[in-house]
Amino acid sequence: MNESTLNGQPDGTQREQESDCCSGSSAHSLTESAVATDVELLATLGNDTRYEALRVIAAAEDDICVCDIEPALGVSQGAVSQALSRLFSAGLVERRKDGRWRYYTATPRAERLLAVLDETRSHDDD
Amino acid sequence: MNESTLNGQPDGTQREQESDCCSGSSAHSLTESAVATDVELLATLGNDTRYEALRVIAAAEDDICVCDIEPALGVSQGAVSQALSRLFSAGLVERRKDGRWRYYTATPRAERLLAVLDETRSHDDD
DNA sequence: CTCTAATATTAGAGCGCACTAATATAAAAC
DNA sequence: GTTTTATATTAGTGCGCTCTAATATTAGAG
Repeated sequence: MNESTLNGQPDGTQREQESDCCSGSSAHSLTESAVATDVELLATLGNDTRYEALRVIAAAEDDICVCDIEPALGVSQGAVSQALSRLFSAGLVERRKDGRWRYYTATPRAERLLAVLDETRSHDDD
Repeated sequence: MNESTLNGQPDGTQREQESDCCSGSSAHSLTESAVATDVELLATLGNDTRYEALRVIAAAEDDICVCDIEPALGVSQGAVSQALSRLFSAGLVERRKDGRWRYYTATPRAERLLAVLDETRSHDDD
């Protein structure tokens, strides 16, 4: 492994290492659970089916029924159900039951994320 | 069922295009390449090593050398190099070469994404 | 040139993900 | 009650991801 001392700094820019406070080695100020939550959210959206599902949900004015999400995704019914379930677990959608139907909406967190993706997209290739 | 524009039943592969362009079946207004770019970005960040690497880079005031990123990640040198390479491909970091060293910075897109994650995080479990 | 340090690249292994198909549950219709 | 519709769950499979270890490249030092 790499256990050698880390001081091969070039020109003037040397960085001081602070005395470690916590057992962890992280160089930022996020808790482990916050990191885990973020990574799970990002991994959830890093999949075509789930990303498209969230886009469809967020594009609907009101909440939207699963039966209206399915046709847009091109995968089996079971796969759609799994996708929606994981979006829910990640905190990206809310759901409500009404008779035989389930209605989904995007959470504020999901909407803000999608908005930033849209606002920061490079216009080179679209 | 819902508003008019969606065809109701999953009984066939009949999908008529509207008078628009783009042979897609998506219910939103993003190009395929925009979706692919977003999903690749999200999948890239949906991994502990790469997420932590980006956090370390974004937390540095100036650009930061690989040798200063490595100790925080707890994986082999090769794995760090692969992680940084993929962050670069996804448009989340810029890099600059200086002698034997590589310096990384977070792109504006990366910084805005991290900011939204921070701003929208629920404080229930941290 | 040779040696060493910093980073990149490659091959290979293990394991986890995302799908399909089948089955189960739930609620309304009959 | 039975049937039908909407969604969820489970089992199983194949493939892709992420890591380590080893090697290659690049650049400076001596």
